[in-house]
Formats: sequence, structure tokens, C-alpha cells
Amino acid sequence: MSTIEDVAKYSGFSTATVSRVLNNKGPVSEKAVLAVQEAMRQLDYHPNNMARALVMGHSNTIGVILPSHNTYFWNEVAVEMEKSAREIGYHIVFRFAEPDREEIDRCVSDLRASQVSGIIQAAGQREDVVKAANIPILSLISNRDGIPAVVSDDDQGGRLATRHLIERGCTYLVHISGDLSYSNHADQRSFAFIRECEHQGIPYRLYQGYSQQAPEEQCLALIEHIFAETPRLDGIFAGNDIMAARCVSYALSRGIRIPDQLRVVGYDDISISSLLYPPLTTIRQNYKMISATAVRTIVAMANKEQPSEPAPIPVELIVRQTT
Amino acid sequence: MSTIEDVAKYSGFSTATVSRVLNNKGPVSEKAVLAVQEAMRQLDYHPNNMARALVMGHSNTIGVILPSHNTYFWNEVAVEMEKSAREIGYHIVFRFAEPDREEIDRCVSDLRASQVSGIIQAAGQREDVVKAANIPILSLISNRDGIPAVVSDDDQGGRLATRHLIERGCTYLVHISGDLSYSNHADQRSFAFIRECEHQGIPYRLYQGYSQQAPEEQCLALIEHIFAETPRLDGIFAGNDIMAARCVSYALSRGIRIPDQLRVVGYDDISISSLLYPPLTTIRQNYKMISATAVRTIVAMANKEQPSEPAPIPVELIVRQTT
DNA sequence: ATGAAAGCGCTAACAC
DNA sequence: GTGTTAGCGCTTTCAT
Repeated sequence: MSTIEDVAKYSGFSTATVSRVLNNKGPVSEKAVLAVQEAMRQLDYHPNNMARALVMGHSNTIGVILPSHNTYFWNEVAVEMEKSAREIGYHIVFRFAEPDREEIDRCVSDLRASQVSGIIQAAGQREDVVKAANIPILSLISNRDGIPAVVSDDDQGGRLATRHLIERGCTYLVHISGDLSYSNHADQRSFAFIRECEHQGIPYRLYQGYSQQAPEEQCLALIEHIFAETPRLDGIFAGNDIMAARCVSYALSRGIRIPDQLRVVGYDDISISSLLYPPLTTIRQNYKMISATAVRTIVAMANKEQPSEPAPIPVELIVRQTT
Repeated sequence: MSTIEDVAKYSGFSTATVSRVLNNKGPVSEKAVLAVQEAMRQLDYHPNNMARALVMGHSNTIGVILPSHNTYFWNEVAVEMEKSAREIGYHIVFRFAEPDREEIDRCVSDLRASQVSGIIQAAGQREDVVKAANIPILSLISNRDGIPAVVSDDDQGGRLATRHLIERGCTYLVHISGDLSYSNHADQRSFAFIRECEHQGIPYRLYQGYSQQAPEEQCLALIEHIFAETPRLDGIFAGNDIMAARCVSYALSRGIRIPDQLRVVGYDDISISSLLYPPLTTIRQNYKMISATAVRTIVAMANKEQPSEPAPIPVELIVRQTT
């Protein structure tokens, strides 16, 4: 690999000048530009980011910690974040972690060592670990610990889903959610569900603590349990599309007609949801906006700007054929 | 951020000694180790990877280029690769690209600049671009251009799927594949399909050039076309699970019973396949093994070892309820 | 407009 | 067993 010095020699200018044309910053003559560019081409020169990052003190890189399971939703976000970052000249380093302290800790050390400008954390409930690292941090899960968060308007989502089910004529609702004991922002979906049901006088049941990455059999067992325990059930609001798909699949396999006998609303609108049978009615999260906002905010934080806490990102009810 | 020099001063030793305990390499006294470790703790020291990479000439990092669409299968691989890499002390930098020359080119420049030890390319048909960069490269798509590839045993996969359909009593088969004109290794699935059909005297039709990331309506149009054009059709072998899911969904919506009237086999066994309705029969690719092999091979290449071209990774027929 | 030279934080001879 | 020191490839004052 040729270095900036090689280019300097070849072009007959100094490394300073080469650096200037490289970053087109500072005064350079037309002649110098041409000569240097030619030299770079001839020598197949590629600047060494490590050297640059070292002298600059940062690498225009932001770290993103994603859960190693529960990937459907986050994968959609990941691709969008990479795109958003690139548009403003940043790179993203992805790390996958289980939501436990040690794994997150390891990721954070790693990322700090890589001189990331900030960390976007989406793997479970350990923002405190990242915060302790004393580096800009943004959560995609919750703003506990006073950490800024970019999240969907889950209250709106819960309301939209529940009202839709009721409007469609459901008389007994069930909501399946993750564990409510971590004060994730997603809990708002459940709270909105409860509020709407009570407000409209619709009987309901809440099943919480079930995550989509639970083992297949466990999920199945839960769903069986729900159907057995709540025979009057005619509407389900699931906390995510995967859970919703499982419910639909189970119901269909038991001869329950959808949407005639049972209506199901999911959450996320991951891209497979539209091609399930029947296509799933769901609450669409705005991936693009979540990603762009998150990236913009963490960069602002890295630049010591005082960004205002971003507002919740609006969601949208997508009516398909399970309701 | 404190530096190695701070730690040296604080501990009363030199940077060389600090470096030694940091990498526990070279002779150091027990006393020194303790003092340095204490200093690191006190100063909340984190080594700067950039500096290290600069002096070492590499960063123990491998670059992976993934398609920005068509993500279902690759996402499963991505997480596994990260894990495999970590186990041997490497990191992965993911980049997403459209399969066109410019995008790939940009990614490669980026990755070279980041001093990756090698590149694993899985975004479409442009391995040549990476090869031109003169850096170790491994393809997950094809071994065209004489580039080493890690791929599934697609011949076996095609055979397994087709035979299974025939054994189940299908009398007229359709196969939907991607574009066969790029000599992707996945084409073997189609060739095996044709071979089996001809060998067993089963009539068949081939629909090629359709990728899963095609716009929704286009896919639907294709499927409608297939059903209209091939009324005797009673078995479909799809090139991927998403296509298979679409076929199932379409058939069901038209009142075609599965598996009674139509049997469908997918490919990949992405994790949603088991929770579709009905759960999808498919060919499972061994993600773990693909990932581990790919990572191991690219690292070997980076170390100038002459790795033997890895053998195709075995696949497995997973019989569920669409057949 | 251009160049010389000082470092960024780290590793690895080499000397002691 | 430990310290001194010369770079790794780059950016950036500060002269000229």
C-alpha cells in the first residue's frame, strides 16, 4: 500500500500539499491538484483511515449495539441507519450483544477503543453501562437513566391498534407484550391498550413478559394457554409482528377463521408482514425517520451541541386482512 | 481519554512496560503488572485501537459487504459471522450496497481505507471490483473470477427439494429462481431441479429472473401469471423462502388448499419460515457453518496461508406442512 | 502557494 | 525485567 509520502515524492510536492488536495482544504494551485491526483491514480493510493483517525482524534464513526436475537425489527433499522450515517459522512460499526451487563460492557469497551464518536444502544436494558463509559449515548429503547431516546409514539400505536380492533366489532381483547418491568418505551403500547379498553368498557386480558425470541415451544404454549383461558377472545393486539404471526398461524391451524372469528393486529410492520397469509394488519414504525433522527441526534451530541430531546416518531395503522 | 503515557507515569513504569502488560507479551514482573493494572483502573484507561492499528499495519478487522435489500437470509448470516469473528479475535465491519459497480466500489475503498484484512462479498455480482482492490476476498455468492467462495451445496438442495416434491406425488412442477445469467452458485439449485425432473419424467416449468426484492406487485403479477399459465401445477420449488411464502399466500387466498392441491418447498429456512401458516417446508442452509467457514477462510487468506477451497456446506430438507 | 517538522497513541527493536 | 527511542501515515501549525 502506497502512502502519502509516496504520492508526495511521485508528484514532486510535499506531504502537506498532498494532504491539502486530499481533503481539498487550504490553498493549493491548480497545477498541484492535477499532479497529486495523477500520482494518486498511478500509485493506486488509498488514504489510511487509521492514521487519519489517530491524528484527528476521532473517526467519524458511530457505534450501534443491536440485540443478537430479536432481529427482525432491528435489521430494518440497521440498514436505514447505515444509509443515514453515510449521507452525513459517518460510518457505523455494528455490534451484537445479549442484553446482559457483560456483553454490553464488552461492546462498549470495544467501541470506545475504536474511537467511536457516540453509541446508539438498542440491545436490551443496560443503558447505564454505556452511560458509565462517559461517551455520547442514545437509546432506541427507553429514556431511563435520563438518557436521550429516539422511539416511536407507542402511545399512539397502542391507541390506534386497540381502537381499530374495537371499531371492527371485537368484544373481548387480549394483548401480548414483552416484560413491562423495565420501563421500556414500548410499554406505552400496553398502557394505551388498557386505557382504551377501560374507557370503552371492553373486557380484556393482558399477557406480559413474553418476548419474540423465546423458544418456539414456549411461545406456542403461551398461545395455547391464552386461547384456552380466554374462550371469548375475538381480538388480539400483539406487541410485535412475529408474535402476531404466531397467533394467526395457531388460530388458522385450529380452524379459527381470520378475520371473521378472530382479528389480529401486530406491531412494527416488518417487511414480511405484508406477505403472510392473510396479510397482517399492523402498526407501522417509521424506520427511516427513527434511523435518521437517531443518527442526526448522536452526531449532534458528539459535537457538543445541545440537541433537544427528539419527539416520538409517529406510527401508522396499516390495515390489511387480519382485521 | 488517558493515554498509555499517562498510565506509564502514574504507575511509575515506562510505556514499553505498560504495552507489555496490555498485550501480556514479553517479560514483566509481577509487581509491574499490578502497578500498571491499578493505574489503568484509576485513570479509566482504554487503549486506542487506531494507534495500535496504525503501528501494527492492520486492525484485525474484516469487511463484509451485504446487499441492502434481500436481507432476510443475509441477516441471519451476519449475526453468525460477527460471532465467529469475535471468537478468533476479529471484528467485522458491515457495509450495505446495491449490487452495482459504483456502490461496491465505494464500499471497497472505504473498507480498504479502514485497513480491513480482507473482504467477504455477498452483494450481488461484482466480485471483480473487490478483486481489483488487491486485497484478500471471499465470495458468498459464487466462485466466478477464480475467487474462493463459501457456499451451500445447492446441487444437493435442489435435488432434495425436487425429489421430495415428486415423492409426495406431485405431477407438474414449477421452479422459481433468480436470474441464472450471472453464474451464481445458487443456480445449481435450478440445474438440479431440471435434472431431477427430466430424470424422473416429470413435466416442469422454470421461471427465472425473479428476485425476492422485486416490488411487491411485480412478484404478485408473476405468481398470477404462473398459476394462469400452468393450471396443472401441483408443486412449487421456490428459490427462497420469501418467494415460497408469497406463493403459499397467493394460493391460499385463491382457495387452493395446501398441501392437498399444491405443495411448496422454499429455500434458506430463514427463521420466520417455521411460523408461517402453514409452516413452510424448506431447504435449510447451515448459517453457522457458512459463517464460521467464511470467517476462518478469509483470516487464513489474510495470513497468507494457502487455504484449500472450502467444500460446499451441506444443506438439509426440513419437512413442515406445505408438503 | 508550499514545505518542514511536530506530534496523534501505540508497538517493537535494541540497549541496559 | 525495564527503559529509550524510532517510527506507523496522517494533519496541521508555522515559516517561507
